[in-house]
Amino acid sequence: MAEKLRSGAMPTLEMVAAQAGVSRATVSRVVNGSPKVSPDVATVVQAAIDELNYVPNRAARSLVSRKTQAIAMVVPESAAKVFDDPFFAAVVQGVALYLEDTDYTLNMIIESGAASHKTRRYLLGGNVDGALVVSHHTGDHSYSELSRTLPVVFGGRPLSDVGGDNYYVDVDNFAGACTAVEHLIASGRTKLATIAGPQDMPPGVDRLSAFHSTLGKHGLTSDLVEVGDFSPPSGAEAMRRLLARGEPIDGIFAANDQMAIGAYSAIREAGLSVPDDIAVVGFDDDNYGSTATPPLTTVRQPSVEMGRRMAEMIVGLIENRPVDTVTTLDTELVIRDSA
Amino acid sequence: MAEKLRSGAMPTLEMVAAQAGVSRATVSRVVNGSPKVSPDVATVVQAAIDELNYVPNRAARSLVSRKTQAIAMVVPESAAKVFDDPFFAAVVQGVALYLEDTDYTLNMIIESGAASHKTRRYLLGGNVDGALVVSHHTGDHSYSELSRTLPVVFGGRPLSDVGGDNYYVDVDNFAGACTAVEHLIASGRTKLATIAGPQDMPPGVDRLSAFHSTLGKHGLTSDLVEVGDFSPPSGAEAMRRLLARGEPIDGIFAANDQMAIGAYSAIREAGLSVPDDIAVVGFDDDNYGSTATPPLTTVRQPSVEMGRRMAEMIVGLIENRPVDTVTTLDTELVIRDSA
DNA sequence: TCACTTCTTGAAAGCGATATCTCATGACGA
DNA sequence: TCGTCATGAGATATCGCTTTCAAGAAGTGA
Repeated sequence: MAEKLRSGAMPTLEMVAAQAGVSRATVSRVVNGSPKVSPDVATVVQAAIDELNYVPNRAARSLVSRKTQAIAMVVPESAAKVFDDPFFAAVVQGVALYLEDTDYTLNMIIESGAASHKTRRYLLGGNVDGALVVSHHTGDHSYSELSRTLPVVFGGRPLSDVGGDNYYVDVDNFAGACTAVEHLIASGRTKLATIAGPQDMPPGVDRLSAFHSTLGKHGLTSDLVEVGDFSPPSGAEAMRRLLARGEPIDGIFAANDQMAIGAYSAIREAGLSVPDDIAVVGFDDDNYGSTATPPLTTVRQPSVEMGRRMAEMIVGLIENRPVDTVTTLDTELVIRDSA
Repeated sequence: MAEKLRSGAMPTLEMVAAQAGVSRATVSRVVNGSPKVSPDVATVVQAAIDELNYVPNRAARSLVSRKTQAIAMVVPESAAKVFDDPFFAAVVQGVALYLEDTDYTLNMIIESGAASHKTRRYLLGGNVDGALVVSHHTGDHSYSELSRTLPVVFGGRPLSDVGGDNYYVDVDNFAGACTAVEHLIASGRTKLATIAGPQDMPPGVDRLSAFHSTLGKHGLTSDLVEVGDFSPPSGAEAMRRLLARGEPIDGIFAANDQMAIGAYSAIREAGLSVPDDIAVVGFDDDNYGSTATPPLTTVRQPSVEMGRRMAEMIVGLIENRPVDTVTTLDTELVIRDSA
């Protein structure tokens, strides 16, 4: 009943046309800002639209235009579960903020299992005009193939970017890691070690190679490398292993903040202090680092900006505008008290 | 061109009907699981559907059924900006997880300014079947009125829940805060103070009154109350003011983790230690608290569950099932090292 | 065997927009 | 004054699907 009232209250093109004394077609033209409508008629129609508080019906429009004006954001459940990672939320925010100024709508879909059948059907079923796939630290891109059928933009470089035909936005992990290590060196640390990320994920690989590369640039070298899985506990363990090697260490570059925080505790366990004995630099600049004691010096990833760019990219793709295949964002060294 | 191929490749009811040698109507019935279709025909149709990989067109369906199968999640931009608050992300996760098992889609919309015209139009324009409004710590519910036109479920009790006609899911702030204070008292602390949240927000109010109430229950009393705005810096300042009063304090109940962390630094500044000199208990259990040193004892809010319940509620409302007006979730005391 | 439910299935009418096509209308050059 | 054109506006065909409505098939009791 209330149902009926609601829909009954919803004005249609037809009603506006009647109000304004013109045909549906004309109203449609006004609504879509067609140039071929005389100013005076347009005014009358606009008045009718305002008066009736008319809002075009999206479904009807989609049906004929074959555009849904919707963009899907696919988040692997794993990422969602480890929601402690603020990265994801920031990306969503960026996407949403960009889309706010467009006519697109953001459809969030949490993916259970790799590219489940249901999700694929949804994406391929013409429910959205394009898809955004975020998978932060992972290189999983089981959606690559979808891009042949639907515009897809990835957040983070696909690990196996075969053919280079994937559109994606990524941060410059290598350069960012370099500035981190440079900072450590510039502040006089020479006995550096690193807690690297998984070597099957692009960020893990790039940040580690940047560590070696930067060291080399300064005539230094180090085999003090331990790998973690980006979680705080793994950082702590890696740090313990590093310390257990018995070699002197005065600076640590952790591949992300969470592991850096883990390292903090291992360092304290060993009776050492940050940054007096060991300087620590992280990567990401999430709130794990900013609220730690001492506040962590880290490399900031422009997560919100990343979301914004992804949105910009997908919209460009959908609207057939020329779009760069890859966008790389710069990072920024945030100097706090740990190094 | 690719465009054309895509749509051309998209099978329609018509095509399935042809394949199966039946009418569109019959296929539609099968798709919608109508009971009035003979089993054998249903089988044939289903086979055709599978073969053609048919997926019903949502727009067309919406057009006639006047249902969008979409639910909007409205997030005030302020909340999004302070994305350091993991609460929001967790709620979204809960919502998405629940909706995953339904036919509904989640439309995220970030609200700039209070209930902008654009958002209202969107919500009222028949783009969604219902809306979810989250505003964590704020009591802002400029969307209350919408609920007369569209099913709306709030996350967090509206501050002015006039008429009690708003549907919402909330955590039991009062009870949660009570357990926090009880814990402080049980561990022998008697000179308690609290860093309260804004008194124009339900959680702020409830948590403070729980503080007084619990104290009273134990024959205690305290006028050591300072208000913060839920941010870490405000917590630090409140703590300084508390300390500046010169009265002895051996236990602090902070209305949220972020302020508790702020308090940590003020306590250290004063040369005191947590928990030896002053025990600290927070509220929320976000990662500010869990990664702090020492790890914060706090009251966990079931954020993901909250999202799940909100989703469940809105779907119930949309489908006209009986739904409780309010759902209150229990909190859980997480004891770590700060108290 | 006939009249009459009970099932199945097909035909057709929209849902609310967009877009193509057609038709006036008035301007303008010859 | 007449034909040629732009041009603005109306008619109308879809878009893909749901849903009466009606009709044919099948089953039932008399």
